[in-house]
Amino acid sequence: MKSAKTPSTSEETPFAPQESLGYAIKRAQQALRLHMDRQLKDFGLTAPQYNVLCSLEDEPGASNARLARRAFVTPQTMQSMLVKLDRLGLIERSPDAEHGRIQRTQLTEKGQDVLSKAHRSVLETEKIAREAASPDAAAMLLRIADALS
Amino acid sequence: MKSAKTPSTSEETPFAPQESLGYAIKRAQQALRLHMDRQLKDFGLTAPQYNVLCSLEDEPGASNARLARRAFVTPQTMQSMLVKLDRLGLIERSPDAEHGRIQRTQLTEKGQDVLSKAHRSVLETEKIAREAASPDAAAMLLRIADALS
DNA sequence: TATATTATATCAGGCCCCTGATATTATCGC
DNA sequence: GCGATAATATCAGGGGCCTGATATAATATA
Repeated sequence: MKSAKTPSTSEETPFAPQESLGYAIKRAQQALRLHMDRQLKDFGLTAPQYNVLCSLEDEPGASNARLARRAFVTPQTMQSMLVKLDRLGLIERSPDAEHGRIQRTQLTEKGQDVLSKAHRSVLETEKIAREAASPDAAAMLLRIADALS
Repeated sequence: MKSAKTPSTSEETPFAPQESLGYAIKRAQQALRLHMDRQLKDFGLTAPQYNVLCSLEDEPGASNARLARRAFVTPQTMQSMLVKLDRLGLIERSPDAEHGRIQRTQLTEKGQDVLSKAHRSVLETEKIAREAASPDAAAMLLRIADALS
């Protein structure tokens, strides 16, 4: 609760975001995204696009809804990303044979190629982050995410 | 670094973002923002807007460039937020008396009022996050941000 | 069978973040 | 004083995230 923090006058700094945990999380995420974007720039990929391609590598033929759940974003968000990746020629989408509504998504040759090259660059970002983090950092962050959900 | 994870075939999961530290950071940040947005919804504020108002409370008369640096975003990003907050009547902007180019920004009465009410709600989010975090979490996250900058 | 519910895909619009570009003003070096 | 540099503000456009709304297909239920 952080009471009585150098109360020079009685009403200063009711809440200082600059010192909060939320602020630190935001800073870390922003630095991570920017670093990852720099690593991926040569491949013409953004960090979220890279993550979608990873999901498709792990689960070929996944639907829009499935990919959205995996990435913890809305189907609408994933939809726009898939349209973009389709236009870039990295994925291809085709209606499911049995279920009339589902659009199956797969990596193209080009998508697989780009992704395999991107993996190495992204590992660099992960390595730097891990060296600055405590061993239980990832688990703790997922605990925070869970508590706030 | 996580070698040999049930290698059914020799080339599976070259890099699994779902298990990475980067993924955990992203998850935590997203959960935090969504929770904060829910807490702020009644006041018609978003989390980034709330943070800008906090900066202005701490530093009345700050310029666009100054606010951008404080929030670690580009001046263009801050510009669009200030335009929005101005239209909402929460801030007011006026040219500096001496420096012809600088636009000084201040909270309006309404802005101060909304902000003071919002503080309490946001503390709830911070409290939940802190209870799920380790004591050195914030410091460690800023270390990660620094390493990736 | 007919209806209601659920799941999927997708359009529209808004906010936040970025890069790139431009115009204006301050300041520094000559 | 004058030109280069830097700082500030701002326009334009794209990406990723959201909510709200709509259409269609699959499934559960009365």
